[in-house]
Amino acid sequence: MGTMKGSDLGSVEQHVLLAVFRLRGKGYGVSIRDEIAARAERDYSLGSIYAALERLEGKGYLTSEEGEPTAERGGRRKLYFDITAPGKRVLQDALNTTDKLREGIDLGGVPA
Amino acid sequence: MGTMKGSDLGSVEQHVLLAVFRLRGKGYGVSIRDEIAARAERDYSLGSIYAALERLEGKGYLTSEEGEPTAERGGRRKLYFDITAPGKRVLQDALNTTDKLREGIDLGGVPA
DNA sequence: TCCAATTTGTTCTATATCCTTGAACATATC
DNA sequence: GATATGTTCAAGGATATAGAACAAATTGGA
Repeated sequence: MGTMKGSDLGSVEQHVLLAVFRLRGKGYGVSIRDEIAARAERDYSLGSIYAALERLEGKGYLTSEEGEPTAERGGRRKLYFDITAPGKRVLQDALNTTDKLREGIDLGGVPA
Repeated sequence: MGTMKGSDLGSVEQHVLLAVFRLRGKGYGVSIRDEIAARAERDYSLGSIYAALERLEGKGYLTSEEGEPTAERGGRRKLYFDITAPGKRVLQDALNTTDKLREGIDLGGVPA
């Protein structure tokens, strides 16, 4: 992107931020993937999720923290993510941009 | 993207589709850029706009048609774009995916 | 006890697509 | 030719993708 405006989010990034926000501290790679799948029927591979998480943390929009091992069977520790104040701001902005462009239009579409 | 699901839109693509829809046949490179800037205060370079238009037309989400020269001063002919039925569908889908993830959440934010 | 099998989760690799700017080019009027 | 308007090109960086590789935790049987 050469020199991006500096405060833009890709569509996966928006979805990941929304899921992290929703999960309020309980979000980690797998649960984020599942949350998006359950709510929006959109299936991302884990590779996509983790890549986005890494970028978002790098930009300061997320923080991460290792969890304790659970007594559930086996498996590696989870890496929990949380959204930061700048993260909320940039997400709000991105959603708002689209909202403004949608204002007052009707795409048609069959009523459910 | 390797093998993408096949029906996904980048964030610029969503904005461009929305602007084209709004302009109802009167949308061309420059007016699309201006529409987005005016409505959403989001400034895209023309290169970004044209690149997205080209991709979207390639996927069958847009059609284009050359306009007649206007008697306005000078300048090249405009290339008018219109959204197709599949374009509307995929746009609807993309917006819907985000909507579902937003459902019921409050990002805070200072009231205007 | 210990270690192989199993489970759960993250990281890495390679590649494709998307996005970006600025310059170049084209075409129309004056 | 000068100027105005609009589109196309070129090159590179950012984002997205799938799947394999790797890591770490629990369980159960020899």
